[in-house]
Amino acid sequence: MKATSKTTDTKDAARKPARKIGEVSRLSGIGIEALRFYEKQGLLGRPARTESGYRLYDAEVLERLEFIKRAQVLGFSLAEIARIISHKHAGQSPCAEVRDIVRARLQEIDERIRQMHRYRKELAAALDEWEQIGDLEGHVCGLIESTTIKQALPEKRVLKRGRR
Amino acid sequence: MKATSKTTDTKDAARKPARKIGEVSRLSGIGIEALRFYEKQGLLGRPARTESGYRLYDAEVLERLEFIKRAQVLGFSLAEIARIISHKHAGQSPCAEVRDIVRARLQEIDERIRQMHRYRKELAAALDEWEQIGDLEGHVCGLIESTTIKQALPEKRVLKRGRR
DNA sequence: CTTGACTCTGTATTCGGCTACAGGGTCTAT
DNA sequence: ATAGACCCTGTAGCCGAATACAGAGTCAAG
Repeated sequence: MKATSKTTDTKDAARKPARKIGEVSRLSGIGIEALRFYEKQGLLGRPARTESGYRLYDAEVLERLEFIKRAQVLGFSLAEIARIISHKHAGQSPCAEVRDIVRARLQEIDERIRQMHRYRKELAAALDEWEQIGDLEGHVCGLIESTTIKQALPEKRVLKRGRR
Repeated sequence: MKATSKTTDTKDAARKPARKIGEVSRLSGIGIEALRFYEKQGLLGRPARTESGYRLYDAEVLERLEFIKRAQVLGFSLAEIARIISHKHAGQSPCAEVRDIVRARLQEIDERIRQMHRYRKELAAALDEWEQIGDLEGHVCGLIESTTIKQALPEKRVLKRGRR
């Protein structure tokens, strides 16, 4: 992957080259529109601008974007990430809050994992059983109808698949 | 809340009483609008109607709705559920297809669980470590920045929390 | 000096799974 | 005969996280 920075190849190194949005997009793998969107959502602050209004990002933005991506992967919403970042920028450490969020998230994850294990077990068991008995007449599908999954619909659609 | 069914109280029992949408909604816990929405999505077929156009559901609809709920919990999208149901109604057993879907879903779930375990472990480790070293100057938050979570962003937002 | 790549703002659209509302018609108890 | 509860259709909106597009301005190379 590592898109070697062609544009700013010269004698950069520790020069913190100001990058335009397209380059940042390429380097980060985040679409241009998404970058502007993040800015609107308060995730990126307002970058410097050229006279003509082009955004100029410094090198840090890439770290910031990595931060955002990681936080997303960890299950933070953009709003939460924005909150964390803005706390930081209000001068105070957001860490206490982050810690709280993280602890809550840990519990959620645990619960989620537990649920998924149940789903997985029940789904597998149902598939198994159902493969043995074959089709039942008059049922849409024994597989689903016969499952003992009742579990009071935990939170409705916890599984939520990613786009496929 | 519990609006005791006044309408069909008489001497029902095993009479398979035709139910109007409101009652079905109450009995199933699914909103009226959602029921009509499901119908539009092909999940419920077209129910009988009174002369004046009111939907009249038979008792089966409740099973059907349970089926739908369960399938949703198992991670099926409404579109998939609709497909399953319509295959059934096209005369053929949808089971082969369901089985395939289920098998694929099982693998997805496994992968998802694996991911979540990684997340969980890394998140916990980071929290731990970070609680020991405290705040780092110049960082938004060590917690997230210092995590070793790189894992190539599996599928983007797999965690997706339920509505909170 | 023109072409083409890039950028700007602002608005609209997508996806899934609903929920809400407007503006009617119907049914039943009083 | 009328209030009020119910039902109808059809359309619009919501959430989150983008993506797409229109119409305009900018910039560097040929």
